[in-house]
Amino acid sequence: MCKKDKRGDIIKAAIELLAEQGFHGAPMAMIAEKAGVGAGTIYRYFENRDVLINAIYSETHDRVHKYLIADYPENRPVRERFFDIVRGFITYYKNNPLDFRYIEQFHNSPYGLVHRKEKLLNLTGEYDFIHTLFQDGKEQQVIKDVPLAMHFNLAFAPVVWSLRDHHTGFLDLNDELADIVVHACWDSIKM
Amino acid sequence: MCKKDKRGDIIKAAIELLAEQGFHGAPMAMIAEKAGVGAGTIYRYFENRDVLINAIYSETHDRVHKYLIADYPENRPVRERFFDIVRGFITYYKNNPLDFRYIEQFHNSPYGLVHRKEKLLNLTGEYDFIHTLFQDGKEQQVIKDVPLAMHFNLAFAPVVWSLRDHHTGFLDLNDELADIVVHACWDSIKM
DNA sequence: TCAAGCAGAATGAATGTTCATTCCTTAATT
DNA sequence: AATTAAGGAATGAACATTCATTCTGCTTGA
Repeated sequence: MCKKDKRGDIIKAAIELLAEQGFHGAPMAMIAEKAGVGAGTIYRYFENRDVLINAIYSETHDRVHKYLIADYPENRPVRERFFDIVRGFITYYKNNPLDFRYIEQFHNSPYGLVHRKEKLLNLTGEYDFIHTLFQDGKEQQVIKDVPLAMHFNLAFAPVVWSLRDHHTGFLDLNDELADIVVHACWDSIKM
Repeated sequence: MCKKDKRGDIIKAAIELLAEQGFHGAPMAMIAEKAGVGAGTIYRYFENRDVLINAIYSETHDRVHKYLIADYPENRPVRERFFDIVRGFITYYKNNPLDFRYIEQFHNSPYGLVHRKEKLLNLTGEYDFIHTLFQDGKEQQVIKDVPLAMHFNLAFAPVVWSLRDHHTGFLDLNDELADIVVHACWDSIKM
């Protein structure tokens, strides 16, 4: 009867609107309406718009991270780990269009720049399994000796673009095609 | 003495501000000020903000196109043409940061979606040398038999991401590294 | 009865666009 | 040559709108 989780309602409404309309196409009033909540109520749970947007990013990012880390073959060879991660990445984002579009919006906005910097330089100091993967690969000389950022680009750029095309309907990223991308990406970073 | 080319001044100011501040960080008043022009004057040359933004895109796009088409080895093998285009792409955008950032902004905005659709489906019907290149490659079985969009992604996504990192300072895309990217991209589309 | 939660109207800042007015160049007239 | 008139270009203050945020008073549950 009595709705308890207003914060959750707000997040859910916000992610849908922000993912679909873009960060500048979803005013607070619209989010409030979709959440079935007064405009002022949002501010009881989030200090301001920026905080809301960053909170959604955090939650979304955590979901992907949890998904990828589950059953991650941490002690297997680099190649196998690479395929596991990229395949998982594709699977998750094919099944969660909203998450994908939200993260894309975020990364292509001023918010994203700061975040990318922290990530690449690994400023947070937290254990990053992708970071580690590329490091291991370089040490074992199974992947090219290029900067980390370049590995990210070679490995993930085509995947992200393909997912974008998949969700906008320009491309049907079926299993067969997905496998082609993953292999192509591996071929482009391997020794 | 006598400034003649107000339209040019406006475009120049606009591209600088829009590329650097993003589409939402450069109000018309700011563009007008930077152009040394009254706010209303902009509307003598461009019907509204959208028209201005699209006009800049067109002009920018034309510049790249002209650069790439010059000395394009149209009748050479697919591989050679591919290297010519991608190398040219990198060279041009390394030397023209504003153009690069503007185009990126544009493609990651609602304006970009429409444009991408037209481009991929080749709705305009105009001769597109990249389109043709991939077509030829497929027919001659020197590159994989995958949808056109996928070729775009495999070939250009890592390049574009690397250029972005280069311009934000995350990566030094020197000649050596550029060559690695180009080769990696070719490896990922070739048979 | 009271306190906390809440809705939605009110507010004020930001910004795209308009338009009445001014300025400038050129052509016509004396 | 000097003066005037006309037409278009330019201006920037004013306007209308949008939108994040705040405020006020109502509701609800204890």
